[in-house]
Amino acid sequence: MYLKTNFIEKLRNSGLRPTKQRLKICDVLFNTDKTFHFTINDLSKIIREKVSEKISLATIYNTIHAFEKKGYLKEIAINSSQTYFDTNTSIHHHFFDEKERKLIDLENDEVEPIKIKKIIPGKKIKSVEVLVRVVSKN
Amino acid sequence: MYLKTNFIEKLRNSGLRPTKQRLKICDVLFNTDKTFHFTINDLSKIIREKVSEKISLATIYNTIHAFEKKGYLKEIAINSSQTYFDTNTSIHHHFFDEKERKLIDLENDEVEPIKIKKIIPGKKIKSVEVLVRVVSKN
DNA sequence: TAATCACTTTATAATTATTCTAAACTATAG
DNA sequence: CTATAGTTTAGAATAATTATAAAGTGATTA
Ligand SMILES: [Mn+2]
Ligand SMILES: [Mn+2]
Ligand SMILES: [Zn+2]
Ligand SMILES: [Zn+2]
Repeated sequence: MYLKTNFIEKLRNSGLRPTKQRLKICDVLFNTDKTFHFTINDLSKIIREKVSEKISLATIYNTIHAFEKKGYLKEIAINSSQTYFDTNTSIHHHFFDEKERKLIDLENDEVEPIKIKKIIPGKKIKSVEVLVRVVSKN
Repeated sequence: MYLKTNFIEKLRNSGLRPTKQRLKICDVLFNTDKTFHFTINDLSKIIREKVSEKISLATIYNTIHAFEKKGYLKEIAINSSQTYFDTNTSIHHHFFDEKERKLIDLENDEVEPIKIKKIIPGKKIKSVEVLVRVVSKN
């Protein structure tokens, strides 16, 4: 559990002004012990339901991208019509449930180390991500 | 090297009528010894340059989706504004060059077998794909 | 061969996620 | 408090993709 004052400091320390809107979004995203995955659409729905004052869609986009740039959120690579974000910023992998269109974390220690035998001259690896698509049994 | 007649048969055997447009797209996609990755935008550019008669964008989309459904193309999961397709339909992985926005194949035997230690109750694995993001060295 | 019909192509409109714009607002340094 | 840079906002713009519906074509049948 974080406190509002913590978010204010966190934002200030990142060079982001702690506005009403950003604090509210912090509350929705980070004031929980569980990390989670969301789309902008999910988030605006949560905000619409939970928050008294409306936050404009442009602000939601701006804020999420600001938080991503500061490393408080990760963008997850799923080819889908919508971009997914993750409040879990550790190096980890994902299951993607094709039916539910939901991501499920697959922690780094739940996958044997991935050994890549090919190299690309002049390039270095920035990240290695596994995406496991799952469907209902039978 | 395929011949046009091969494509005609291939399409007929798939229940797709061998139209002028589909044969031309087959020629662009499959009449080569190397497989490759493309976006719809790439493909329409190639067609615009190489093909005498214009093929409408709607037909390009229709055809690519028809080919994908028949298993002649794979859709590649990159979070990007555009969908990537692959004429290499084998089980394999990818490098993604962030600067060039280009995919590079990483064949299955170039990655040590991936062992996933977590299971999702009631779900079975459909595919396991590794995406290695690369950037320029130094 | 000719008629028929389901399949296909096409121009164009619609949809939708995301980004842009520019004016109003606000946090904060001085 | 004042000035200023940063932020929010409604609404417009952009762009990939999908839908529509009319015209065209391939294949089947008589
Ligand atoms: Mn982003
Ligand atoms: Mn598709
Ligand atoms: Zn995650
Ligand atoms: Zn490939």
